Amino acid sequence: MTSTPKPRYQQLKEQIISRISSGDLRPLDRVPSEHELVGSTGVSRMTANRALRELTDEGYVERVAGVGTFVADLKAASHLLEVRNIADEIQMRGHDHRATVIDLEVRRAVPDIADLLHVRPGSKVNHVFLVHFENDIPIQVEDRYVTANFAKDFLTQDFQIVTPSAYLSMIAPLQEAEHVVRAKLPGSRIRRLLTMKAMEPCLVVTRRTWVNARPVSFARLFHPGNRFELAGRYRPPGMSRSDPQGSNIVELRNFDR
Amino acid sequence: MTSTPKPRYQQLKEQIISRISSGDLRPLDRVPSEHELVGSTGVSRMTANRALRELTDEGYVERVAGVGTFVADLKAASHLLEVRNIADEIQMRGHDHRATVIDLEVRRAVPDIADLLHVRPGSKVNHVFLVHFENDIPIQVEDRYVTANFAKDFLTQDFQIVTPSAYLSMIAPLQEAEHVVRAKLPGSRIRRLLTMKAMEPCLVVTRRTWVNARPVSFARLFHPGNRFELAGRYRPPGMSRSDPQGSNIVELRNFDR
DNA sequence: TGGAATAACCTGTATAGACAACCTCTTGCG
DNA sequence: CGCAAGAGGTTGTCTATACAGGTTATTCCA
Repeated sequence: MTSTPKPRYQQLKEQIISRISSGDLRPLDRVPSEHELVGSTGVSRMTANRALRELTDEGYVERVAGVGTFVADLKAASHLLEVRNIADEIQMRGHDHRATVIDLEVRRAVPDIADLLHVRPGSKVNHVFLVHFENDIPIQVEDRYVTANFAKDFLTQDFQIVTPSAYLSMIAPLQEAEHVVRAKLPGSRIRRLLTMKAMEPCLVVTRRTWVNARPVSFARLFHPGNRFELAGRYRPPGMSRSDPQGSNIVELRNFDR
Repeated sequence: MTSTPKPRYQQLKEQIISRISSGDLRPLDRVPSEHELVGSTGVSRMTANRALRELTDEGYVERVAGVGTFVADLKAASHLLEVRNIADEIQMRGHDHRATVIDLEVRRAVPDIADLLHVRPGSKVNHVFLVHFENDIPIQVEDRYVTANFAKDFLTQDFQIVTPSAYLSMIAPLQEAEHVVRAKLPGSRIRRLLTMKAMEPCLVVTRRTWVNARPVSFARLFHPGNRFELAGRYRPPGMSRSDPQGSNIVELRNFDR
């Protein structure tokens, strides 16, 4: 009962997107050229061009004139609303990142967590609890749950080296994300781990990520409120031709002092 | 010394964008049709189509097959990273919004404010200080500065009815925005205005908005941390053809309790 | 051997023409 | 008068073709 069939450029786009999210095409892999798409699918080159151009605008692929089209690097796809990986943020500031894993184990999901991850209460989920340091100063406590069937080798990872966020991005591209930011007084354990003074509030970021329309991870990130802020810029697209929408970033930054 | 001239579809886009931001074309106004653009600028219809289509993707215009192209309503353009107008948020929840203006006057800009608004220290700026209520419960304290030359009739506005944010959107479409979110213990004045308990943290949103590449307004928005959260969703574009990027919203919401 | 010309691809842009679907207003028929 | 048919304008898509400009590898000449 499809009234009108989807346009061909759209079919082409979805076909390529599905090859990317299935892992058939991996980051930096070559995507069929316009000419190859003309040959393999029978569309005209303008139609293939439109499909690839829109995929470029949407951040799925990158194109280089004279060279070809390539699946975008995941780093570039960790975009827009995605709060960046804390280790990357710190390195970008030229500082040292270090992490201490306090807990790494399989747990039975309590009802709240089970609900958030769409699993049955009491089923097994991976859990990691760690502290991130910037130049040896604690700046983030990460309390994360990951569905068991998504990350089978979770417990053998060394999260002191590769952050959980980076690890998750490696095994599959994250496709959806939800964030909630709150201001909250920390409990005594969090406060001690972040070496905060009494009565100092935390900026708490709760993040849930999806792969293939299923939630795979839920994390609570605690930051000392006197040193951290969440900053976002927005510039409308279309004015400059370069910088398609790249400057709309939300970053968690350390304002020191 | 322009090496290669800008592509014609891009020139067309910028020409239309400038007509929108100059106020020549107002929201819901009709934009020249593809055929008219062919006649007036000499490009082919495909080129005009590309310009208008990209302006649609970027939220500047809306197109209806068989009818025409129209400048997008500001509400739709208040987008993505833009935290929505608090009055709209409250109405969307089906609650009553009310505001009490505590201060409305011209001030001399102290150095910090002058720097943020790119004006000389000591020059005149408009200032408004008010409390927003949701069903008679105070939920936001707004402390806002607006450059004097941007809003000349600022002091005669009734901000109990039209919020400062809505007023600013009316006299000119905002073109750039910057947000910073912090967790902070409120001072005693803010705490009393929001009827918060002692030692309850605030979620503080600092927002700066630009028109024509100049900052025109700077606002500090205080929310009780025990009732408010900032929520964001992200879904990648390109999968469904509808919902181009409309579901990537950041909203300030009341989680009650 | 070194280096320049060349061929073979690739993307980026632009055009002209075509057909379909949609909307609105007018026209004309019953 | 009411309603159906039609005309004309508008967006949406698709094709075939063309030229410009960038990149890479090969070929060929000095």
